[in-house]
Amino acid sequence: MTDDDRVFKALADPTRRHLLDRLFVRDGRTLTELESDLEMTRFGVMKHLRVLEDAGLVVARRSGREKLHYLNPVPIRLIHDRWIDKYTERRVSALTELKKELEQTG
Amino acid sequence: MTDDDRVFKALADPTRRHLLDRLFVRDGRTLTELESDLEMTRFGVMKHLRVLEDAGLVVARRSGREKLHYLNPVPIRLIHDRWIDKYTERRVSALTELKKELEQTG
DNA sequence: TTGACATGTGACTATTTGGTCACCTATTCT
DNA sequence: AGAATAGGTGACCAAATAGTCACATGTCAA
Repeated sequence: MTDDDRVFKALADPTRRHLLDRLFVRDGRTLTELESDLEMTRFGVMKHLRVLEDAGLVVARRSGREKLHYLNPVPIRLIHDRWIDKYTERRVSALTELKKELEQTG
Repeated sequence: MTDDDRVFKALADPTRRHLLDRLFVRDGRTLTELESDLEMTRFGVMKHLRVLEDAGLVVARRSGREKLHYLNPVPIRLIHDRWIDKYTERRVSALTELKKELEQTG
């Protein structure tokens, strides 16, 4: 399994994306805290976090008996750069900004 | 199945990413042209292209008996914006640029 | 040191997904 | 018209994945 394969497979699951969403709002969370939000066994959540770690999307640091999880945005940026070059970036970025504004206004 | 689910599932397969890579270099390609590169039945490729279309990552236009495929970067940018805000973008972008330079030099 | 809490592990099952088959339709060119 | 070419379809099989279980380890705090 290649590195990028791990990243994309990790992102393919909605639970894992939800975990990233929560870490995006605020990271440094523990397993138990992340679990509280989900309709799933703690072990289920652990397996998902493990996948995210293996992909490098989440980095973790132990602190005593707790394990703190942090979001790592680098692999996400690499996905972006793989299919969006600098020239199209301006155009596309403007487009998505417009989309967001319209969604807020409407 | 939600929109974003379709996008991430579509990206989860290496063959489909390879198709996007080829369309990134030059798009407007036909099914047959895209097939030539792959160790797979034409129908296998068709199924993959179908998944990419359903996800909005590829848009297609018929021209006579040919179907031309184009890369749509918008969903990719939305992935980026989901987990990278404007403030971290500068930092992360600088980091990945450095990474690429180092890989070229070394 | 003892109880409570946070995290870690191997084996099993149901479902999803990637790939192939044989066969069909539509367009082009002579 | 008719041969060649580009694309499209439903049913099937093998492999990968999400989720659960019961049980084990390490750390804190009284």
